[in-house]
Amino acid sequence: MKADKALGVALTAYWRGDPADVSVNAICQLAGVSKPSLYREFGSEDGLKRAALDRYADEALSDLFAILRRGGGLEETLDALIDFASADPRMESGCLFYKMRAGKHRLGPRTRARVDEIDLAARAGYAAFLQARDEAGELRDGLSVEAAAAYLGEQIGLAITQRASGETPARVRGMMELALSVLKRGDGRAIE
Amino acid sequence: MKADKALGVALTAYWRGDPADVSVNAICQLAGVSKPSLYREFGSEDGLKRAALDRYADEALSDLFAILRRGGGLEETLDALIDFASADPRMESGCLFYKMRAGKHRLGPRTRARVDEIDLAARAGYAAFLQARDEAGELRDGLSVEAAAAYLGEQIGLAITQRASGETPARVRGMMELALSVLKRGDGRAIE
DNA sequence: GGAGTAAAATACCGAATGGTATAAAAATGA
DNA sequence: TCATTTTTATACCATTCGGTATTTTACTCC
Repeated sequence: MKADKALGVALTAYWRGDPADVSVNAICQLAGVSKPSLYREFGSEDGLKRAALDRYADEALSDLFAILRRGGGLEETLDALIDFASADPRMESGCLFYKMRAGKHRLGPRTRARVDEIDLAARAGYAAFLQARDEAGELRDGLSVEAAAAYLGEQIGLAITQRASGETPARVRGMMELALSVLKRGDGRAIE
Repeated sequence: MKADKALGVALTAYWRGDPADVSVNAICQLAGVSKPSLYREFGSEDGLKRAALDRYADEALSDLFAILRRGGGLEETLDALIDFASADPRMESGCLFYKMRAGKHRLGPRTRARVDEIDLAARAGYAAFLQARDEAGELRDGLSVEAAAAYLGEQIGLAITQRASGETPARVRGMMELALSVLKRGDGRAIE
C-alpha cells in the first residue's frame, strides 16, 4: 500500500528532523501519497505520529532494550550502551523517542500516551537491569536502583541528543563514560 | 514606554512556556500593546526574542556566572551550582537559554547568534573555573578541562530541563550530585 | 463493453501565523 | 485655536497549518 510507504517516509522525516516541524503536507509530497489517503489510513496527524513512533520502537529502540536484557555484567553492558548512544549510525540524527518526549506538549493525545508508555517501559528496563547488577554486587553502594535507572535513562538521552546536535562521537563517548562511571562499584577511575 | 512592558511580558512568556509556542499576537494581547508598536520597537519577532534573551542573560544567567567567579573551592562551587539548578525558584520553569538552544533551528538569525554567544561564554566560564580548580589540584586526574567544562554545562542544562518537566527538586539534586561527583578528585562517594 | 464501486487527486475550508497599510487619535508647536 | 506630526488601533495581506468535500480516475463484476 502507498500508506505503508508514507509511514516509512514519515518515520525518517520525523526522526531526522524535528517531529513538530514536519507537516502532513510535506510527508504527502515526499511520499507521493494524497492527503485523503493518508488520513483514511491514520485518521489524523496524531495517528500518523503514533504509528511512526510504534514502528520506531520496534525498529530501533528494541535494540537498546535487547542490550539490557542480554544479561551481561555491569561494565560490559554500560559499554554497549555507550557504544549504542555515541556511535551507532542510526542514532546519528538523534532518537525519535527523546525528541518527542522533549516536545511532548506539541503532540496529540495518542502519541503522547505512547511516549509515556515507552518512558515507563524504558525506566522499568533500566531498573530491572540495575537491580540484577546490584544483586550481583556490581552497583555502587548506597545507590537507589530507582534513581540510578532514571539517571541512566537521562544520560543516554542526553548523549544521543548531543550527538544529534553535532557533537563528535568521541566527545559524546567521553562525557558518557564520565557520567556512567559513577554507577560502578569500584568508583570510576578517570577516563583517558 | 509600553514596549518596555511588552519586553517583560515576552520574557516571562518565553521563559515559562516554549519560546516557539508563544506568538507575537499573544504577547501583544498579554501586554496590552498594539502590534505595530511592538514592531516599531523590535523590528521583528527575531528582534523581540533576542531582546528577551539579552534581558534574561542580564537578569538570570548572570547569577550563574557569578557563582563561577566567586573563587570558591571545587566542592563548594559545585554545591552552589547544584543549588542553583535544582532549587532556585527562578529555574522552576526551566532556563530560557537552554530552551532556545534546544530549539535553535526555530530561531531567527539574531537570536540564534546570541544563543551561540552565550553558549561560548558559558563554556569559557566553566573552563576558567575548572582550570583554576585544576591548578589547585582539586580536579580529578586525567580530565581535560575543556571536556569537563562541556560536561558541566550539559549536566546543568539537563538538571534544569528535568526540573522544568516536573521532576522533583530532590530527585534532580540527587542526579546532579551523582553526575558532578565525578569531577572531584577524591572520587565521589555514593549519594544517599 | 457498460454499470457500479472503491480509491485517488484537486480544490477547498477555517484558523492561526508573522508582518503591514491605513485610519483614528493624541500630543505638540505656533 | 488650528495645523502638523507622532503614536496608537483596526483592519488587512499572504502563507501555512490540519483536515475535508467534491470530483475524477481506476478497477471490478456481470
